[in-house]
Amino acid sequence: MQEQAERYDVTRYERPSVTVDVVIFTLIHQELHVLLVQRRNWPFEGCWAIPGGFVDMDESLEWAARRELEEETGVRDVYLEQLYTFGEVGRDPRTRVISVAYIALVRADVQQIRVSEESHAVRWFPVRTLPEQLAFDHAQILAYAIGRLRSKLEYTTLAFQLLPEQFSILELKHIYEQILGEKLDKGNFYRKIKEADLLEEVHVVREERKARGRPTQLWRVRRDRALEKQFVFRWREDRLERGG
Amino acid sequence: MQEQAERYDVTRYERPSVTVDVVIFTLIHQELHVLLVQRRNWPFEGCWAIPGGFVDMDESLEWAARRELEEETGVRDVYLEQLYTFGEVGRDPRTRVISVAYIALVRADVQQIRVSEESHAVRWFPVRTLPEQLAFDHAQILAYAIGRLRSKLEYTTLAFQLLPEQFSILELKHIYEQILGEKLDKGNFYRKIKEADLLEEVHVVREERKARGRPTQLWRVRRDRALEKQFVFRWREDRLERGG
DNA sequence: ATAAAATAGTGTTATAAATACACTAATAAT
DNA sequence: ATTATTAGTGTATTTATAACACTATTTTAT
Repeated sequence: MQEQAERYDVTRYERPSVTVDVVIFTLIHQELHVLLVQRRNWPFEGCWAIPGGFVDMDESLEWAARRELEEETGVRDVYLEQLYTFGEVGRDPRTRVISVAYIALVRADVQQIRVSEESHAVRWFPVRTLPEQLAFDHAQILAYAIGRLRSKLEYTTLAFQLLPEQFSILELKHIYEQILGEKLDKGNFYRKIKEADLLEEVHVVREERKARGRPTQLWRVRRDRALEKQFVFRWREDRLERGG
Repeated sequence: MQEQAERYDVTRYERPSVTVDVVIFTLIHQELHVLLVQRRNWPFEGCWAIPGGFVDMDESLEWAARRELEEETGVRDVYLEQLYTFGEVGRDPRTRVISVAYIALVRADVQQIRVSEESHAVRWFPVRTLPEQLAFDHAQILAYAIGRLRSKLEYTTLAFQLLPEQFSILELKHIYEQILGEKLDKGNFYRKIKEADLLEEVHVVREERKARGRPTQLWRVRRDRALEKQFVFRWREDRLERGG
């Protein structure tokens, strides 16, 4: 690659711009949502778009993504992974733009912290009911992000990143059922999650009480293991997308 | 992302350069090789590097990758997939360079067509015995590419892209062993591949005869199934890398 | 004709993982 | 005491993977 750098005078040639786009997911009422911003200028004025911005000369791609994320949500220290780089020629009518897309997962209990801090419109959309038209090629990016998320949920601890700091095993099971679209066996799920040994007990009981029943046992992710260890929920199913 | 484009005068700000790097794999003597080019200038003069070059304003990323590939090997119409985008600030000492890395798989029977066409040194290296020092962060890119290839091998038909048009089951098994780095059971492999039902028999016998033994049964990939159907070779193993 | 070499498989068992479902236990409100 | 609720455990069945012994076919060399 850099092989050719000597032949070019970097300042003389017109070159593509680089942006990062961050597809920010969270759970609201146990349902997967994504953050979109509404455009106020040409092109795609009024359309909803994935938040993003130009990469500065002195920041890495991931740093740029974290900066964007914090600008939009005020949230730091979240799960972030690179999704794909979109570089078709005509994707932005103004100029040649290459976008490095990232996925961010924001915890259910912190997702409401800011959102919509500046003057422009920012909203969480359920992934089931997205706006019918998105700006640029953002519908494609979003579809790709959702596919990646869905497939990775099955063989990583990604789902934990979406849950609040403290949660019960049955809540975790509920997330899996939501995303996989099928009922799971309670006993087997307990065993699976215990065997993985990724959680630690929280001894404080949840304050909001139900009418009856044994109190909910809360757990939190063990910091030392959550990211390095895999939680493979299912081997069996076909998975066509595979985070290629 | 493009949200901020209006605020910037694109010509006035210094911005990162974008290159594509193409990690080109092939099989030579049943062993996985990768194509590297030797640098003739500072920095990393004399070091081997992954071939690549700048993205032109009027070509997509994939097109740029295909162009690089053809320049280096003379080969077209090969399997190509985006690997990852590397964008750390200091990775090129000359200027800020963001590299979109691709993986290309070149069939064993066409890989020798050109290579080393221009004056500069180009060589296939076995992935087991790579140069000890590569230019830039190319060792990291290469390691990532090999990891991706290895993990995708287990749940896709990718390996078939490396084989010649016609091949025997044992040759296919050999590829799997090469890339996975372990011996596989012959009987189980036969069963697995037959069960997948992705191959069709080739009735022409291979012309070059061995000293002894039953003639090699050749197969080819069934066009109607190869890409759509998955060939899941193994479920069980831990796979840390997982394609992005 | 027979032996050796190579490919192309099949059969069988052992181990491990996933699944289904019955069952026990604890706790708090009623 | 009863009941609803969470939180598990026990166990048998099914399925997948792995290990390895075994048979069969076709060719060349002797």
